[in-house]
Amino acid sequence: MKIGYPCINNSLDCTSNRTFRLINYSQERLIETVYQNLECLQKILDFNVKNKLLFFRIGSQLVPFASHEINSFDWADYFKKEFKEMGDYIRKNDVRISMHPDQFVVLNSIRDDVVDKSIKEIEYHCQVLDLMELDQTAKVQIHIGGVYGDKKESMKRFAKNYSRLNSKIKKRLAIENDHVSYSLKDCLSVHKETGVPIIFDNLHHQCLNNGEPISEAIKEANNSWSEKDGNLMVDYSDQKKNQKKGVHADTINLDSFKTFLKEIEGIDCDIMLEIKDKEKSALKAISLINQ
DNA sequence: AGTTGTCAAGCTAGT
DNA sequence: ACTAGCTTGACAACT
Repeated sequence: MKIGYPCINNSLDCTSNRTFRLINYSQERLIETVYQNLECLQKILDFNVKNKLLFFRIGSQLVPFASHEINSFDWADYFKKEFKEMGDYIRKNDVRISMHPDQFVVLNSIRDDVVDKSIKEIEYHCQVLDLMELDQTAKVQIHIGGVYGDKKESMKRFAKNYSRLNSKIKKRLAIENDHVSYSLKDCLSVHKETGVPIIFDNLHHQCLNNGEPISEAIKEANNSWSEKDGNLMVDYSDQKKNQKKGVHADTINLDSFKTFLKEIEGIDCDIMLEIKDKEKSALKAISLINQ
């Protein structure tokens, strides 16, 4: 089991999500920013390896405006060597990587332009992982998308649009249960249709479920992962106390986490801690596991 | 140096 | 009709 955290390390004095305003776009600015982001990503990975945190989500801003129409620069070719070396480091140290395009990526949108832009953005995420020469255990996770007043039809649209993606992209994708629209059960139904593996999010499941206890839910999610996809990925968070449903906690509650680990006993999965204080909680969790 | 409004993109629920 | 929330964080223009 690997433990990780998403995108940001607050113990280091750098970010791998540096960006700039569209209005200030220039090729020079892009190159400079990507260099800085890659440099910081290396520092974060060093920190993680040193602390045995072998799961990490790379932020979507690694290459700002990568899929935007303003960007005609062949960044993939320009940074080929840097990405390859980063990938070598990742593979050498047995680090698991995921990426999570943001909320604007909606593969099942009723608007064609949104679907087109979503596919471009997904392709960018996949390209990063491809340039790093990571196998298909490195995942790009998305949600099923919008409901538009007809969930069944919207799930069908997801499956249809998914089926039209090229196989290289399909191999990278995973879907995650969300907290308002698509439950684990819905994801399972889309999985049945498409074969796409399911990332299990415990907090979303807490907000939206069909009565399955965690122990059962995790088994069902786990069954959606093939050998080639690697271990089941789990997004873990605690509910922030006295806040509305779905708000992430500031720091990990180790008692709750212990209980969770008990409930998923026997399932070999990698856990991403989506908690506000990022690596601090991850360090607490890893020391709990290693003790 | 610190503060604050704004940022490429979408959708849902709550007001 | 409008806003918060979603990984909200980082930029940039202002005090």
